[in-house]
Amino acid sequence: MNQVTLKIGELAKLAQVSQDTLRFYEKHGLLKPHLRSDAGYRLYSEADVQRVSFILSAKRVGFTLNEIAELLALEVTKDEKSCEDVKRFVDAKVVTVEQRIRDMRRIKKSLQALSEACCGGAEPATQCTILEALNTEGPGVLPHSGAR
Amino acid sequence: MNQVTLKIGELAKLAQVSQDTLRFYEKHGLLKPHLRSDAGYRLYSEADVQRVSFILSAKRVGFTLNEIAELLALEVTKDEKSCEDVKRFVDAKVVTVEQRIRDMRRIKKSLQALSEACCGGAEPATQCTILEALNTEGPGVLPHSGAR
DNA sequence: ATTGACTTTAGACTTAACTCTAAGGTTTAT
DNA sequence: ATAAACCTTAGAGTTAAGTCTAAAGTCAAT
Ligand SMILES: [Zn+2]
Ligand SMILES: [Zn+2]
Ligand SMILES: [Zn+2]
Ligand SMILES: [Zn+2]
Repeated sequence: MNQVTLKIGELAKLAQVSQDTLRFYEKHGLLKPHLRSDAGYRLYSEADVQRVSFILSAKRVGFTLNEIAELLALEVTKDEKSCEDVKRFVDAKVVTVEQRIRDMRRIKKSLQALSEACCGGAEPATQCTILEALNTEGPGVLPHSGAR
Repeated sequence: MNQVTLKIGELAKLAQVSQDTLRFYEKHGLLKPHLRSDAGYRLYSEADVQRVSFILSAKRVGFTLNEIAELLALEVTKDEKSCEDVKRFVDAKVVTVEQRIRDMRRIKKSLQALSEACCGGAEPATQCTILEALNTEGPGVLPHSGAR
């Protein structure tokens, strides 16, 4: 069992975020290095790397840091929460994610419709707009149930 | 052809956003009512409603207002841009969206794994954490190609 | 013709999520 | 043993995306 430990600069480079960002996440309870060196340097483990990966994926798809913290906090508060609480919370998040996947697919379809309608040539793109593509794609969904 | 026109309060209610938000979007070039009443009231058309719908969907899945503005600006700048430009830009966005859909699926799988591993009963949720669910789900993806 | 529910603008304020600066301690390489 | 390249903290500054306030004009109903 080789214990991987990364210093903050190494993790920052690996994860493509700034060192400040990692410290910021720590201050806000999202990511705590599993230990510190004698000199006080942060030392991150493999699990910490996983955690950063999760945070970044979740951020990319529109979760706020607070929402992500709630998800990750399940780990910390698990002894105070019942399985019932956890399951209810998580199932609700699954519904949110499914909604967002639908949003994505709608946008992807719009973009593809636009791309396909466009010849890609050198002339002015007089015909090529997102909204025209949207309009050929059925009615918009307003208000959007489950909106944040 | 009945011209739908909504005043700002009506659109705000329909779209579930504040009037301030709609004015904010206008100030930043994302949404302009197709006309104004004699008294200067904003009057929104059906196309404007579509546009709000698109903005909100795109926002929910993690696009910034600037990115959304770029997409919508295709409409305005279409005469200055070539089909080649438009197609290149849009195809790049499709790639981004596909990446995000993958992120979503990864998160959904994590959440579902957690939900399924959890009995949902009344006892303390000692076993139930996102990261355990993540760990059973293969290696994290770091660094994430195509990250913003 | 006045009340109440709308709308307008400009500008100040807030929150989230960084990002930077300063002043210093540590590690590694020459 | 000294420089370069790391790391630490605290705290200030920035950007995006709203949100709120004030002062005033408009519209519908009594
Ligand atoms: Zn074209
Ligand atoms: Zn063309
Ligand atoms: Zn459980
Ligand atoms: Zn249980």
